Amino acid sequence: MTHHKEVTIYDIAEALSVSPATVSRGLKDHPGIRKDTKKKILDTAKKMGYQHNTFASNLRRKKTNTIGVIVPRLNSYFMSTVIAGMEKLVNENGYNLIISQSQESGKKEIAGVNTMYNSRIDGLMVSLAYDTKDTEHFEALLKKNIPIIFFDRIIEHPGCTSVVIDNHQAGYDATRHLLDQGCKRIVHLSGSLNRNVYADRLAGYKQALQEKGIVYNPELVISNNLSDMGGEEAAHQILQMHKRPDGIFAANDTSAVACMRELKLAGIKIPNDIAVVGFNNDPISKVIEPNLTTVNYPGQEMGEVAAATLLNKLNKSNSANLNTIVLRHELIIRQSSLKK
Amino acid sequence: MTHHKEVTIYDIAEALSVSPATVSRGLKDHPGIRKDTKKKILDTAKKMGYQHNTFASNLRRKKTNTIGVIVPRLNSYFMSTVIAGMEKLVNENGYNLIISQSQESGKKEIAGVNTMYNSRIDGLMVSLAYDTKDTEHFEALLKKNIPIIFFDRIIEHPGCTSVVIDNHQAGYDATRHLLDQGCKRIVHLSGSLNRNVYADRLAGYKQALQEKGIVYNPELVISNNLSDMGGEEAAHQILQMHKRPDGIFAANDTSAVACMRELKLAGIKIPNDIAVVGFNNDPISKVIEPNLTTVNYPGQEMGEVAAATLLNKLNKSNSANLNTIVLRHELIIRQSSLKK
DNA sequence: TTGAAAGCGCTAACAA
DNA sequence: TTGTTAGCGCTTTCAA
Repeated sequence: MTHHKEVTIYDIAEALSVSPATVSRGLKDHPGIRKDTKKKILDTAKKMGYQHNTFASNLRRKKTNTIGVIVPRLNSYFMSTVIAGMEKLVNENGYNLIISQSQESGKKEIAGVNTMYNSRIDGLMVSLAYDTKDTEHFEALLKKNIPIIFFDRIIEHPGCTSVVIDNHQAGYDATRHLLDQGCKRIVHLSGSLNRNVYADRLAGYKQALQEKGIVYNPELVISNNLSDMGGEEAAHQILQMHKRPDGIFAANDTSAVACMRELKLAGIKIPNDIAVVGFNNDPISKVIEPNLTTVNYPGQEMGEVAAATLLNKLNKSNSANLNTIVLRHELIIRQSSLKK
Repeated sequence: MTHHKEVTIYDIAEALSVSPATVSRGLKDHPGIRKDTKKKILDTAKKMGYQHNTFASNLRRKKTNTIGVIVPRLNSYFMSTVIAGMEKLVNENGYNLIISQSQESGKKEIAGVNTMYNSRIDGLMVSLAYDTKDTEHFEALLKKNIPIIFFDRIIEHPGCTSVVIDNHQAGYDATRHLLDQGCKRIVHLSGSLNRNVYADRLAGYKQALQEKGIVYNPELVISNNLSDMGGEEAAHQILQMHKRPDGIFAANDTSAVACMRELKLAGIKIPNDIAVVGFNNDPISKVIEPNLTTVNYPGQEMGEVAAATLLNKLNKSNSANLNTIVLRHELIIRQSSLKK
């Protein structure tokens, strides 16, 4: 039950009759230390059960080897794969990840940023909450030259790199596909238009319509939180429209699937009555019947790219100041949108 | 671009002509410090842009306020909700979470534990990898009195608390339900029997059979990694059995759903030809058709309970030495198992 | 190639 | 209620 006293470099130094400085150097890859001294030090360290004290080191070096991540929610397939990708890269490079959820609330996001600021993270990766309005809460970090990478739900900021897919193009692709299937009246199920991802997809939707000479009708755009509930509510709204739509482009798969479920319960045939396209390529899209046409969103890759970019900035402050990195997306066509 | 010099408590002390100790106390809720002094200190701290230095504090107090979590994978609905629950509680109590994935590999689990050990976590929560054999890699932590909580996939260890559901009972409930529906030949789709969760569910399955006087047939137990692929493979094996089963109890929803999909493609009618019960109450269970009967697994609650237990141990070393905490599960009956 | 020494910023025992 | 003081364990500059 007693706390054993920790072994320090002083203990090793004493045991070997060398100075602590030498031990400190020996423990690292310091140039200019004799090979045998180094070996001796490493051996004794292991024998004595020495454990490097990160805090003392951090305090001294003013560096923490910790990277923060703030995301709206952890519990989506997409986000899990993003985090998995980040964790992999970051750990390979000797960093730790600390993760915080904003729960889609701007306030919690600010609190999370502050906590991370206080725990002196070396860098930060963020996907913004539903209602975040500005970047003020990031300024303190930036003022200290702590690099920030935005991913997925980004905001323009000079000096920050963003990692995204081309949401405009993806929105266009999805809508265009529905139009090509003969849809004339397409509902778009969207999220907060404060967020680039949703605003851009909407813009793509509009462009596709315009190219086909279809007038944009704002009443066909339903904005909500894109949850299960959101999808169900959208279905109810759709069922009550006096002129029934013949296509739906939803900005995520969760809401698309929930919406389809409700529509099917109401006797709507998918895709023939209404064709549906989702977004994210969530595993759920392969379970719903008919299988959901969707946009593949490379989560793992996005996490890896964001982390790699951050690590790069951390290692060489002179790194190219990339503004935006765009990953490839892909429309995956399944039965939910294929009218015969 | 220049690194501003950090504001320290000394700067504040100087500005106010008090001692650093007083400032340190004023910044906290130290009893026995005058209200106005405290206010003065807080005000000046804010004005000067003071930022608490966690490392100096950690170094001094020998405490990190960081809790580690090691899980097999982050990207399942269940695990996301667990982590969400942990994160909530832990943050509310001023701790940070660092997360690492073992990717189901015992080796990576060991590496993760070591990293966490080196970063001097105050406590650890673990759900074991697929092939972890023993607890040796945890001993170093335990020797230092760093508390460990096992959750979900646990291993017996004196001095560690475990948080689980009653997997035996849940396995029994699921199987019993199938039997009550008239099933006579029930396949059990299971994971690694090294892991309690799967071994216990299997035991429950056996008990239910026995009570009905059905002889246990090991050929009806299919063990694999319970992934999408695993479920599909299981379906193929089932289709090739010379005597077709009339029920399936799968140890997770992912594999149950994948299996159902394949069976349906082969023309099997669910539930009438084969009734299916899954495990976890993953959202996917409400999407597959027919909707999947499953066991509700309280992920968020499990995360919160594990975190609460850990925090409790951290706060008072004299805390009751609970060995196991069992959460309530619940069989959710849907169409996939209801024979007419 | 190694050592001496100072200090990173904070906390807490003890003293006043 | 506040101050003095001595480190926590490590890194690094400068000197040898």
